[in-house]
Amino acid sequence: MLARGDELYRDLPWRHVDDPYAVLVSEIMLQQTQVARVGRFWERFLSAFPTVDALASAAVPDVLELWQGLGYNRRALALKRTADTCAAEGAGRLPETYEGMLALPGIGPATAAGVVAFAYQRPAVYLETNVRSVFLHELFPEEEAVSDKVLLPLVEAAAFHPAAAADPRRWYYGLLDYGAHLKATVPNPSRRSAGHSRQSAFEGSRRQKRAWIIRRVLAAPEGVSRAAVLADLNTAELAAGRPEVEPPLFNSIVADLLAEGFFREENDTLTP
DNA sequence: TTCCAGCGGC
DNA sequence: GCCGCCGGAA
Repeated sequence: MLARGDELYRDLPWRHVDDPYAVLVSEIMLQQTQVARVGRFWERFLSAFPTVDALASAAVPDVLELWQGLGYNRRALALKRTADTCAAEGAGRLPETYEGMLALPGIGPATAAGVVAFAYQRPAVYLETNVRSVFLHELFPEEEAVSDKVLLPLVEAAAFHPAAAADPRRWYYGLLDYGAHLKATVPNPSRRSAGHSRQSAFEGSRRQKRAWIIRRVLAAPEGVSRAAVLADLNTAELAAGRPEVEPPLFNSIVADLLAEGFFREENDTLTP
């Protein structure tokens, strides 16, 4: 496996750093986002916000602005909140343990394990789509609907085996690169994961409107009225050949965005 | 069309 | 457990 990993090695920019913050930013950006898209976003983001303290000191709209085009805007808010917490309570340093990382917003089991393995160079159970593909392909070539409950102990046993634990970074680089290679050569093994499900269409979806509204408000630093946002949204919807958005749906989306902290409202004006 | 170094809320 | 979340490359 290690030899196969070396053979398929991908020289990605975040593989040249061991700063936990820089690694965390890469892990967050790579959540459900393909490697090819992340590269330039990662470099731009770290240039603008090179440290936890820099990100904590930044304004939310500036962070969201740099995130546009990457997708899943929630991740940017969660990352910002994680930086705020670590700046205030951790002297600008991320937690050093898996459990500590897991307690922070936007950081789940995979991301916490990724930071532990790639930044701290300690063994961790890092089960994400490429690792899942490798285990399904190698150990369950015929089975359908294999659950992570079955895979987790296997990944754990492998990761904590001395051969892997001696160099967790190299071990997981190999798994990731082999998994990525598999997807280019055989039908996606992860389709045989029990949790695998197809995503709903983006075109015309609620989340497409969400993203549009976020961009519209970000473009109005001085604020913009709800009515103006709705009118502009409907102009865009009609231009795209879609029906107008009814006010209840629009208000529901705006309520979500306000609650999640994407922008604020002052007497009917939405302000980033 | 399919998928992507997942997470959080329910 | 199930669903919503973003956007574009292939």
